[in-house]
Amino acid sequence: MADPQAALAAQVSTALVAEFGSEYADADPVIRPSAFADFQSNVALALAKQLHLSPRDVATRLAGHLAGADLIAEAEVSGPGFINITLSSDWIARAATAQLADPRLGVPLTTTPERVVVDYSAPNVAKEMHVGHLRTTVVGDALVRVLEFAGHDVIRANHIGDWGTNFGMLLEHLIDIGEQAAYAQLAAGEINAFYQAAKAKFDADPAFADRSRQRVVALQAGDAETLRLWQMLVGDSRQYYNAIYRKLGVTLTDADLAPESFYNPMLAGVCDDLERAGVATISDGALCAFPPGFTGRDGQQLPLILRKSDGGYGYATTDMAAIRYRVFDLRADRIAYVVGSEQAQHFAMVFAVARQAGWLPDSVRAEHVPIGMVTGADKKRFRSRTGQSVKLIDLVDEAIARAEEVIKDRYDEPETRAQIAEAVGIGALKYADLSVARDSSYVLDFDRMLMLTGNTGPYLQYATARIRSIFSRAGSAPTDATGPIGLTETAERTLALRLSGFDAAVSQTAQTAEPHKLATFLFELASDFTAFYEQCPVLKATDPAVRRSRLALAALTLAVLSAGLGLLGIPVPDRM
RNA sequence: GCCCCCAUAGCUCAGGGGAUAGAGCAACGGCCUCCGGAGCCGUGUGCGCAGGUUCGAAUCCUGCUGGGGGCGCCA
Repeated sequence: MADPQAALAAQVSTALVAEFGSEYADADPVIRPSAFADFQSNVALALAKQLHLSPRDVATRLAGHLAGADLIAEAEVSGPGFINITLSSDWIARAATAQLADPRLGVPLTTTPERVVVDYSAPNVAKEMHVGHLRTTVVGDALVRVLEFAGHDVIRANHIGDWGTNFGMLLEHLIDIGEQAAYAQLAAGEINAFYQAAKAKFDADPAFADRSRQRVVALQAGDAETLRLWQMLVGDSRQYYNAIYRKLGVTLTDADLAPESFYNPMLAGVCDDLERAGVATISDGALCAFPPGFTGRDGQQLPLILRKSDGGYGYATTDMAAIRYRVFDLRADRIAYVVGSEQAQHFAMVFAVARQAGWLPDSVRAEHVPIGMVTGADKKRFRSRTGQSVKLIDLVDEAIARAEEVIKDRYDEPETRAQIAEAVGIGALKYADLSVARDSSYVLDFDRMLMLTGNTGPYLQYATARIRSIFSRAGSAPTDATGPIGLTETAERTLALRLSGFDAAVSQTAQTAEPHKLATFLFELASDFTAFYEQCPVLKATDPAVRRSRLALAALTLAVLSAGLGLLGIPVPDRM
């Protein structure tokens, strides 16, 4: 077992059973990192009362069993009943050597693989991708990478907005200005202008609005010419956001599209089935479900509107269709919606109605992974100086341009410089997003995210570049370093112990859908490496065994950092 | 009016019911003829307020204050 925390938990459980009986086999051993040792177990404090013993007595009896284990050097009772545990350095060294030899770097495939649908990004056709799409895209993409690496069967679902009443006005506008002109405008990235012109006409011109509504009917009826124009609009948008995904290094492709239009044929059936099951009823002419526990203004029950009084369908219906499809057709064990936190209530209602309808069995875990807002320095929604929402592509380009500014003195060759600037800029932008808890809003600050010290993407990228530099000086490849790793200096031991936590960091991130846990681990790893690098000469070590060991530690650090950054979707340039 | 989220150091943020609440940045003071100074070491300041549960609360519960978001036919 490579993960020391899990190994310790097993040891303490064994001790509990040996000392107090098999009924304690499933008790949480309460292993925590400790400021006083490598780890501590607080289990004695938790169980003392039910054992009718003092916490210190419980701790002392457990410590007696722990002392013999090969991974434990010392188990000491301290304070009111903490068991402070120091691991055997030999054990850590062996674990590190094995981790380096393991292609999976000590992260075993999960023993309980699940089919996980991750719903993220979700841009709208013929609408600009803006700052608001950044976090769902970046967080969702990190999650799918982590879940796949952990051994789950992941289905990416990009729930793009390609259907609905808006398309009436968009298509009419497209016809008005002509296909060529529309195509040229959209290809030039002037999507906002196109959308706003359509909206302006819709609001100002009743005849246009009328034609738009008829166009919606024609679209839903499958009119061939209308569909052809609609497909052109959709195709243009796909190209547009695929280009952004490529630039950002996001893994979404056309194969992952799960557009609203896909669910359209299911919507009538969804409504019928929910009505027949008694989950939905007609209210004010609309078909609504009223899940218990949701009230709005006037204390009235909040409706989930499934079919509008005009017969049309809204996004709630699509979400109901999607959940049923994902549970019964895709056979999902877990569905994660990486969507803005402002939709928390909507998803709570969708899940509640799905449960009422029997579409969401207890065996399936549906979760809203809430994404907080990106704000400016004023803590308000991030906007341009003119108050417009900022185009995502502009944000990406600015990050790259600023990164180039930061690194420009280091590279003369323009192409190399541009490549590194792109990796650094995008890495900085994505890492800034991934390193804070995803449900809290955060302040987007280019200067801060591009700093080369501190908890930033560039700092982590730099750490990998510096390790590579050691090997290029040594004239060997990191993959040639095999150890064995031996630990004598404190900094070596600290680094190796940190490295052994990679497994736990990955599995926690997969479990909680919180990429910042992995980001925090990588930052701490890079910091530990820096301390090691400072205190323990690698190439200048006189003892060949020490040099081999330190090279192996450096190689393992490089491998874990690169893999970890890769799981977050952060590019890792060879040089910086 | 009802519901949800948030409030931790000057700033940006971590913190799995456990001991003296951490990190980065900024500030100040030191170190290093050293594998990449994009460095290392040190110093100071803090859990919005009031109760409660618990052996033990930043963490769980209640109330209050302040901020953000949501609340019938947009998504």
